[in-house]
Amino acid sequence: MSRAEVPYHHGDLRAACVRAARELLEEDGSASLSLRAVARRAGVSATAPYRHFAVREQLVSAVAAEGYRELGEQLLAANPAPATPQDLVELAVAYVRFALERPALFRAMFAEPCDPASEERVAAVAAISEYLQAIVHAVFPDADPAPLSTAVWALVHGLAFLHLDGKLDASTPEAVAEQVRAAINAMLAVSATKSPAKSAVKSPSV
Amino acid sequence: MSRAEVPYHHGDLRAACVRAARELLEEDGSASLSLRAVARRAGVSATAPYRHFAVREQLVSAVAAEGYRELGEQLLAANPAPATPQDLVELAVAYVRFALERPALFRAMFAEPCDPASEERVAAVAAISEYLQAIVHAVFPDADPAPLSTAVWALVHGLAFLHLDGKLDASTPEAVAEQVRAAINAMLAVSATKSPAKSAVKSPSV
DNA sequence: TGTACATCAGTGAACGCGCGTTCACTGATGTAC
DNA sequence: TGTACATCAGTGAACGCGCGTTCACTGATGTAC
Repeated sequence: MSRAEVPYHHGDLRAACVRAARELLEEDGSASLSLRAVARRAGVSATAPYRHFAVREQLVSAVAAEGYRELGEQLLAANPAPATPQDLVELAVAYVRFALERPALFRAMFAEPCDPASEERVAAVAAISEYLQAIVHAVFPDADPAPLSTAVWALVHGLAFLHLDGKLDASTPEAVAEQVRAAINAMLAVSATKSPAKSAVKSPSV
Repeated sequence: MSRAEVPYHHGDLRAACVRAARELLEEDGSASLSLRAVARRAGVSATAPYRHFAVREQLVSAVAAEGYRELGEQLLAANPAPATPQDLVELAVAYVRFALERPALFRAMFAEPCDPASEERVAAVAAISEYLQAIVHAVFPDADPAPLSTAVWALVHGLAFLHLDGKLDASTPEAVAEQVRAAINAMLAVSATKSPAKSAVKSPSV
């Protein structure tokens, strides 16, 4: 392909579609994937992707799978051998940062309907989920790893989405990181003061 | 309006639109709101809603605001005066149940782009957020309420979304409730065993 | 090495769809006198 | 109480859009002989 003219056969259109989809998601944080836009971006006719994805959701699944893998890499890069609660806090910061830096990808990974039969996606989710469990086990070796890692994932994931969805101040990355640290530390400190008390709670109605 | 013929003037089309929108969301858990579908459902021409909502997002905001209010009511009904960590756990179960019973409404409340200027919506979010803070303060009076209630909200919210998005087993309401209880209890138990240890963590790559 | 042919990965026109939104309109309502 | 008129909340036709998907096709590639 050295002559760089547009060849009739693309070579690896599947990968090119996934790449194009990721680029689109990164450029427009609120975009939702469309096969046509992806084809356009990949420089190919609107129907060409159908050779590689029978249905829109398969593309979404492939993109999501790549997102999970990348999230795993980012966590690994942030700390390859987390051992203390503070290491965990910093991994949480990395997780939330990932979400806020690639909001549309993150939403595609979690909120988009995707092909439940996509082995690639299922495997990627399983991998990230096992990785989180291993981390939690390394940091809290005496706890039951399954429910605790569910809780840790939920906590971090919730922080990510509440920031993403504008329920918490996400004006600067530093503000976000500080809030994540403060929240998790507050959670970790809680059992120490586990003394319930009775006091009135005001009704939520406006 | 006793003659029950379709009158030219609807009476309260605004409220009817919001109601129609909620019904649509409840019937199709994966639906995203469209003004046209709402108008159809309300038995009114496609453009009638424009008398009451200048733009699609205003409808979404109105629906979201109602959702927040209703979520608050559900929590209040589940336990009007939570005082112990176990009360908190049951409120978490109620929160997650709310999300799973009305997935589309819950997504509209959090994930949909909505009118940031909607006073109604902003007020409803503030109310629920203050209510959560009051609960957390009642249960953990010695903790700093702001970061802790952020953490609690995130934990519960994360559990809701991970179930909603198929990352945790949501096959039955009981399974969900059990997982929520187990996760939160594991989190609450953690500080007791806060002894970090070093051990290898396997890489997440598949 | 050369040719015939099957296979594969593209193209481009076309389909039907639902959407948000605009526009000029019309029917109902309420108010001033 | 009756009439004139402004205001308001609807209608319905129309716009342009992007979408997913189908179809019959064509150009390039690889393989068998």
